[in-house]
Amino acid sequence: MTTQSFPVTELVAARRPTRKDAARNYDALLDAAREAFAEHGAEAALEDIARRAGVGIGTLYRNFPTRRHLFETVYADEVNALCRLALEVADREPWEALAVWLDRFAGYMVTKRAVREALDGESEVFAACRESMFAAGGPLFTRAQEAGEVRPDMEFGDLLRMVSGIMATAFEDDAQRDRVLGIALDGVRVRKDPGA
Amino acid sequence: MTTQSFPVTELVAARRPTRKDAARNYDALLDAAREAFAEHGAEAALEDIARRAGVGIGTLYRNFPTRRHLFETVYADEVNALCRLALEVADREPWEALAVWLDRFAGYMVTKRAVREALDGESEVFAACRESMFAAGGPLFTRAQEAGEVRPDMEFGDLLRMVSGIMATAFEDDAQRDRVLGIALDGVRVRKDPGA
DNA sequence: ACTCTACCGGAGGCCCACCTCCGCTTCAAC
DNA sequence: GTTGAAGCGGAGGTGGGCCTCCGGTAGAGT
Repeated sequence: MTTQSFPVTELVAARRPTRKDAARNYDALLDAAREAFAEHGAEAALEDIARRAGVGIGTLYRNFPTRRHLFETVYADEVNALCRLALEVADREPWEALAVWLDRFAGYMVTKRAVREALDGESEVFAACRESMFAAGGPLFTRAQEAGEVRPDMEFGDLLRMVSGIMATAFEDDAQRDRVLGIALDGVRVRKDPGA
Repeated sequence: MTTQSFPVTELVAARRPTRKDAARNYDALLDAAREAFAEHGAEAALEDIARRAGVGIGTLYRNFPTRRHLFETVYADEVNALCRLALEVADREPWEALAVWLDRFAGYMVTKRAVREALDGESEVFAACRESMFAAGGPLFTRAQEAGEVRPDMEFGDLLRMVSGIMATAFEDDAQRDRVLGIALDGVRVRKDPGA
């Protein structure tokens, strides 16, 4: 199970160059893009990203011919990390495993909102990411549901959208964000009889 | 109470021109802007908005010197409608009144997301809108909370952000959106003892 | 009907981000 | 060390949205 692979796996890093300087630039660009997208949203200027990465604009375009390529690569990278996490938490208690995974999922969503939005729907990489996310997190959800911890009239997709919606919103502070997320998750859990 | 006024009231419509043709253009621009923002987000081209409204770009700039003016006016308009609704539902059952109001609130948020985002924080009109929203919806919330329908460890601001976050997300269909919103609101309500 | 004033429209200049292109540089294989 | 292929970078052309400005037009008061 530790060697399970997800649809995203092959799509990402496939084009990372092999020459040393080129690989370094590629990584620097990806980091700069992640940062810029988190900061300025999807309209971050590509020239600024190149500048942050300390490379010329030409190098950016060679690695990522279009803005979309950059989005997709940044996004797929994150999804990959989420998939790995899902495997790591698989042996914990049903609800706890799901909660830990969701927590990390929520964290990613904060900064990735812009990228997600820009990709929405029209990208096959995005579709693969979606698939991977379901392959990775779905089992955690199903297990929690079968253990009677999650209300039966809910689907995994519902949960992901609920969490990402809440995380995408601007809150006064992290405490409020956590509070709201917690309240919403209370709606997700099965209501145990107080007497039990 | 029916004549209660909210902070937004004076800000909006204050600059609507009096001459007949000018007023017509003003309204057409506002409608076009609402539509364009809902469709293309905050970066909708101003020239396109003018075109939709059937007026010249000069007319747009005369009425709304900056993009921000347009945002603010469109947004304040919606908030106004929400304030009016709050007064109308005030005599229903506590939870029902809140739920009806939230439902409308949610509807507005779907299309107003982009505008909200663009204004966030840095605008005094936005602050006034916020204030009005609290003045209008807050009492509904407090009443439901005092009636024991809403969990006590929650604030009105938490609820607004929760709902707007969920509504801002893209769902597969309206049914899924409603389902998720319903689940989240289940977390908001007090858990009644099953025996009661 | 007449005037005068407020308002209209869009041509055109400005600016900024996008993207291409090519002479120079660096890597790595031999 | 040599060499050629892969990679680098940024100058500059292009496109499109932003906003100003002013000659023409249409409402409102008399």
